[in-house]
Amino acid sequence: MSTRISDPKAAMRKTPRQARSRATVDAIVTAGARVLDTRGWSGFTTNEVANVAGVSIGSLYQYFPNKMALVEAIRRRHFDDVLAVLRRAHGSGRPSRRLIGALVNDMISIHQDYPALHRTLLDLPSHDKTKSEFDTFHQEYLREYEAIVVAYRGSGRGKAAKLTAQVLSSAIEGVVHNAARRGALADAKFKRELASLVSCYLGETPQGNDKSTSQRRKAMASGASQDRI
Amino acid sequence: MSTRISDPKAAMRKTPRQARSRATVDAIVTAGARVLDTRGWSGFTTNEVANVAGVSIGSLYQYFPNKMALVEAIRRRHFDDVLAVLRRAHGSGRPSRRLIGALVNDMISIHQDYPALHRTLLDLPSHDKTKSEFDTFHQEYLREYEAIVVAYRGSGRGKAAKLTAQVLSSAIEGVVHNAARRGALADAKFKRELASLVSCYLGETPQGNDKSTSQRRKAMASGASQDRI
Amino acid sequence: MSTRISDPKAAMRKTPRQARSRATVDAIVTAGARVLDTRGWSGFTTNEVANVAGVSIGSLYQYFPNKMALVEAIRRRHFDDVLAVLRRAHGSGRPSRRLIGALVNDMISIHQDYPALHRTLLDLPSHDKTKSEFDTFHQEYLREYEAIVVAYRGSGRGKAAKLTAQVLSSAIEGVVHNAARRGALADAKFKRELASLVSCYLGETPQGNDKSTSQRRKAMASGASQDRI
Amino acid sequence: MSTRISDPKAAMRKTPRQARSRATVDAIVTAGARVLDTRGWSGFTTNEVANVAGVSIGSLYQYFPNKMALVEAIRRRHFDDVLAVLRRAHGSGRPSRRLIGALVNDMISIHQDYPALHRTLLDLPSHDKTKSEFDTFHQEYLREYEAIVVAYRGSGRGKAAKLTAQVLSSAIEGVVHNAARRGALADAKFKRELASLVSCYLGETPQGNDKSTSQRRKAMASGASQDRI
DNA sequence: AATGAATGAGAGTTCATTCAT
DNA sequence: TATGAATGAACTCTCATTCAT
Repeated sequence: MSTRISDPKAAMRKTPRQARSRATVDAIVTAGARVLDTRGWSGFTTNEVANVAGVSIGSLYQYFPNKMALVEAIRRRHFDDVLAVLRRAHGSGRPSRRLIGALVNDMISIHQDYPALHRTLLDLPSHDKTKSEFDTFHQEYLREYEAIVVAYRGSGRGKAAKLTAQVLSSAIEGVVHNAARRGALADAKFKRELASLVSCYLGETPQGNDKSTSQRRKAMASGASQDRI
Repeated sequence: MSTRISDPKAAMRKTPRQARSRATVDAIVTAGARVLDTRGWSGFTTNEVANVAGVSIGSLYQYFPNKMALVEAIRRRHFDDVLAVLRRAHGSGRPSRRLIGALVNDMISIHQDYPALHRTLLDLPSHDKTKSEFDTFHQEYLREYEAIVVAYRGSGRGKAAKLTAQVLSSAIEGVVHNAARRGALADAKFKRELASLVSCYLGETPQGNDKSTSQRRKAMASGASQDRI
Repeated sequence: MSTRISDPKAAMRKTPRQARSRATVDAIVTAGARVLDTRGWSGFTTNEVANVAGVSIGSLYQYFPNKMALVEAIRRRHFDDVLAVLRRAHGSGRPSRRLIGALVNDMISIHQDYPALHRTLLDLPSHDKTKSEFDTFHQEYLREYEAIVVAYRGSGRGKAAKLTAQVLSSAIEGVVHNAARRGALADAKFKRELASLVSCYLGETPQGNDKSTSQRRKAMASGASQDRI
Repeated sequence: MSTRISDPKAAMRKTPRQARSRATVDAIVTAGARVLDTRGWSGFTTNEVANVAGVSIGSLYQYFPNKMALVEAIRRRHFDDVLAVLRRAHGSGRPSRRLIGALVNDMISIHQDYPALHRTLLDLPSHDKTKSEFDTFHQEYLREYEAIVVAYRGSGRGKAAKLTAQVLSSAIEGVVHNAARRGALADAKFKRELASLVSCYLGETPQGNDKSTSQRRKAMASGASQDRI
């Protein structure tokens, strides 16, 4: 008679007050990220996470009402990191030629610690609340990419920039995730190649009108693809 | 060029000699692909597959010794389709400008029927035998992409073509899978944008020497991105 | 990721087709009644029920989507028996003097097999669907008691009969359940005493108007309380 | 007549010497009664009781060695209240006709505060020590009822009075608990009906010999059932 | 060959109880 | 003394797999 349908709204069952419990929560989330990264969804069991975190299963459930809530915490933390990288990439008026190298470098370094985590999180079986939270993240994510596109290209024109951001972000994701799978993230040649893809794509405009063409020429002439990375 | 990935007999408990048996096996694999596509790993249960296939769970196990063998069959069939598309893309001396449009079109159409299947299959928790099978497929897959790169670019120089193939294939995967997630595969603007990414990337060489630059200029001038797609 | 909130609407997950499975379902429900009777809610675990039934826990869940559904099945079966007894008690124009003895006898014999079951079922933690089902049963239960009151007293007057039925049924329940707890159900003196309580109560009308008073006198003169039981 | 059920020190880990401690213990027991009443056994968890009591779980276990001890304390307090009511009912030479009204009124008012508590406590899964304690209470409880029976009927004859007390007490319990479940405790018509049941039953003797019949007649004539309540 | 009933290891989750602070 | 973080046995439920029919 004790099965209770847990309330997924409560992201955390209990707010950790003491230093010890904050450390425990942190250990659990970190362990969760590790397990999700290395073992995937099928190996991501609450007992395994607790084991890796070095705490009891009871402690895990003292802070997370259910498995989903833990996943949310992992996701939130990871996505916050990703957004921070993107913000840094186009922030503070960096000369555009450095922008791509920085972006590529940062995206790669995010994946160094948990190579498969991002990809795995994208495959999360959709849950109502999860979905909307993810959408919120994803909109922000695209907005950041759009800002990068605009910062690089100059005056981005509305929809074009959105579409470009969509394609650019997913292309980078695809390439980085694939390299992560192969353990090739640290390879310098790989980095250069990815940067080359990005700079080439950003140097071109989809509709190919005069202005953009000249822009593109300029970008090439200025050697965007030869940016130090 | 037409390496058969693996011998299906190996993974099958029983070789279907009669037409009815072959039909049953086919129904099971098709149902499995559907379930994997729509429900993901968490919804992919042998009983559900049997249900969708309209056969009993006992029959499923008469042809597949375990769940993994079924997954392998699904994977083999799907990857064979993918390789067929790639072969078609660079085969029969097509003029290079059409090549990209065809490739993009075909990659998209592969994902129309089972939008999430390919991506899900990439997330297979690595299994010993599975892994080597997958590597075999992946090598072939990359070889095909390499052939496309060479066909488009002209004289591909060894490693550069390999690396380009790697990046190109994973970028396309990333973009297509992302569009599949959003249900945007059929969008014409999306197709154009992806083609634009590919042609831009293939029109440029990583090291940026004279030849490639001029090549790129030519490609642009000839309007590669305006290829009919 | 596999936690699914089961649908309590589905009383049974699977309709047993073969004779074997019908026997299994029956064994499970019987075992459940036994466990609930002897161990109460706190000892009523699905594994224990499966053990007592001599089947695996998996078999239990093949037929009952969750614990509640099993409880419902137990309840339905038990309450059907109770209603059958009540119907028998006032059916087929039995002379009213026999009625009470029969009622008491039957109510007691219902509790012989599972002395604590009825009482335990009354304490079921209320569940939405369960509640309405229970109400349905309880209305029918009261209707039967009302019919008995009317059959005994002659013309029952609306609300009075309802209230009398309510009090009578709960008094009998209380007495029988208490005796069951003490293991005194089989005691002949106890039976007589309960019959005495019932006949005394039914022999009297709450408002005490002329007609009912004379009726009561007649009932006493005819020796209702001396009915053989 | 005033048997103290058990020594509270025995079940308590620590005797509360100071006022604060006594207040804490009291708060815990009160909270426990409330939780048991409103949530039943399944909702009766030590953490919840501590929450409702406004103390930490650690404090609860400082005064009660385990859950059972807390239950015992709740039971002891509740049953002491019940016995007090019964004592009041037959004490101080009240005229017999008032006796029943007082008894019914008091039994109902006990259940007003915690409608389901008494019934829930009766369903306690039997524990060794608990059982004997309960028996002690129950003997006292029956003695009180017996005293009431004797006080009402005049000369009670040994066993008959015991049996009558048994049946009377359990009938009242059944009726009151049922009304409590339906939230009908405050209904005046219900009170009258219950009083009617009690007075009718007490106005009659179990064996139904000549004497008792005449006794019964007299009771009716004197209008026991029309006692003011 | 085909069916589907049966199995049981293992996953998610709860809660009585302990113990460091 | 009081707190609440931590523990882990036990419970509900799932699903890959077997086997009698």
